[in-house]
Amino acid sequence: MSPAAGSSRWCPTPEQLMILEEMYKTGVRTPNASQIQHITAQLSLYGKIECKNVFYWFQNHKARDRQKLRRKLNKQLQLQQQQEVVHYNQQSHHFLDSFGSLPASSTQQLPFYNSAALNCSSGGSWRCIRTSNNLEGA
Amino acid sequence: MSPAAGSSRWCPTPEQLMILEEMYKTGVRTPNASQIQHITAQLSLYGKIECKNVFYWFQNHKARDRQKLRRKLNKQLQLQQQQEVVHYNQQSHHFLDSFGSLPASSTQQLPFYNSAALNCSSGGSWRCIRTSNNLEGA
DNA sequence: GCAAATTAATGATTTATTCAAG
DNA sequence: CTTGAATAAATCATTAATTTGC
Repeated sequence: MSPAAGSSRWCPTPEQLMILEEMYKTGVRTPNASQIQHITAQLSLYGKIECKNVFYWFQNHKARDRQKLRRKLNKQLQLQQQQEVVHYNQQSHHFLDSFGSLPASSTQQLPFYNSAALNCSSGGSWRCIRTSNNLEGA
Repeated sequence: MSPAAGSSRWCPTPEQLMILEEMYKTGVRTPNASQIQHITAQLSLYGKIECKNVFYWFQNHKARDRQKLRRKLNKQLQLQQQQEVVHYNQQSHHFLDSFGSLPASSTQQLPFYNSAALNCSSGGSWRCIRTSNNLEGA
């Protein structure tokens, strides 16, 4: 659409986006009509917006959230399987076991992420080919 | 730690920092294990570094970025709330209150909602009263 | 100018939350 | 309802900036 005549579809301002995400994070998923009206009123202080935009935003966000998670889970399952094959010639099985080599804080349980990745050092013999940070394969 | 024995924590070289920020600027946020390995390999050309350093750097950078934005937004919200007029005459008050009355998500949601709500425009005379989502207490 | 003292940044850990599978 | 996996939020801890008194 012609630039001077306003866009054909709603484009959230950063403030609007943050507020929406904040609401989403605190548990709002499918606001009812009344809630949508309140939210729209609040967001309208930061830019042009209509109730249907709010309604659709929550619909889409919820859906895409789930989608993203599903894909991520699949990816990581595949990755983990690959890596297990790659450097499994020694040590215990299950990559989560190899945690003993992180900074020895006595009461430490596995805190974060894939320890196989965290424990890789720059001196090590990494041989990763093909980066192509093309996530979202599946 | 003893002076000759190396520092207790990673300190990024200017080159490493530049590369990391460049990646962040182009959209890298939570690299997976494989990506972290690639990045670490690349950065190790400029100084000692481990995968966990890369992992932490993105975690922290992303979090503090959000934090900064959130603080800015809160200032604006507080300003807005000072000027806000309490409306109070009809229907539910805090939009979060009416959670109890949300349509049970068990089955199908109303697919296209209340047309009155969808058609409401931001030009209307809606007024929100304080939601007091204490975002980021400052 | 220069360190000791103080404050700001930021690396590293811990804790809480989230989603979905069982 | 419980639990596994991932990660965002909150927090701790150390290094860098800076302020300060000499």
